[in-house]
Amino acid sequence: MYSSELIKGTLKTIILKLLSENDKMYGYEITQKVKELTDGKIQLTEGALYPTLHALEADGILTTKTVNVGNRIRKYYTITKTGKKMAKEKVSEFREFMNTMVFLLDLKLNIG
Amino acid sequence: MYSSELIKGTLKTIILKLLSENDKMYGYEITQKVKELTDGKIQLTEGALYPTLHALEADGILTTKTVNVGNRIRKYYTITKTGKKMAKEKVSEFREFMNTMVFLLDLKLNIG
DNA sequence: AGATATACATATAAGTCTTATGTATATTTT
DNA sequence: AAAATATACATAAGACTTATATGTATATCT
Repeated sequence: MYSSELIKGTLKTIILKLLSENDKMYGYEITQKVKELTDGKIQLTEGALYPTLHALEADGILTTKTVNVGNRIRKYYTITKTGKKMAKEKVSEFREFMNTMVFLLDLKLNIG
Repeated sequence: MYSSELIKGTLKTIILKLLSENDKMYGYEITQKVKELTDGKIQLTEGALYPTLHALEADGILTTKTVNVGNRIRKYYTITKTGKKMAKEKVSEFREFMNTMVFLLDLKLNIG
């Protein structure tokens, strides 16, 4: 698990990227997917996730659809057209930021 | 200039890395060096820089030496042995974090 | 003379995230 | 059968970090 200060600021980018690649996802699913894809190194907390999802919905970046699964509620989030554009911008900005940091910190990454 | 939320959490890492490579630096010098090295894409604000430098000093990560240059004060910061160790850890953690994010966001970076 | 650069610093507010708490059902383990 | 864990939503209070604004003062450039 990475220190929280490192992950700060990447939450929106991660959410938007995931929802760009999946038609619809619900909150809990997002936390599990991120945990799985990062081998548990990034674990989103509910206290951070839900307010962010709500804010993105309020801004028209995401839309929701509530479904009953058994007796439980599940709230699916889908990214809008505007949201997809935003996702691309966010990911792109992060890529440039990393290039800058790689240079600044003189890093050698294990990627091709 | 990158959005502030992106840069959040990298301030300490940047400061420690710079001071690991330079015997001594003063606050203003750090802001200028970062601005220069990143082509103005990362500009440290004083409101963030000085409190952080003071905190690092209080924690024994940095030591200071105040010098008079003409009629002006200049406060040099030097990294301690403990600080150098911390710098290595921070940079290393950031490297691993970036590898994780590259995978998670499916990025292609422009580095060899 | 005025603007910009150098050089320190702090205070208030804004923003984001953590921790803790709450509700409720489903499944697995003991 | 009871207890623990997983699923699934959500919010509130506090902590932490950073931005913005402000303050002081000298040096240099136009």
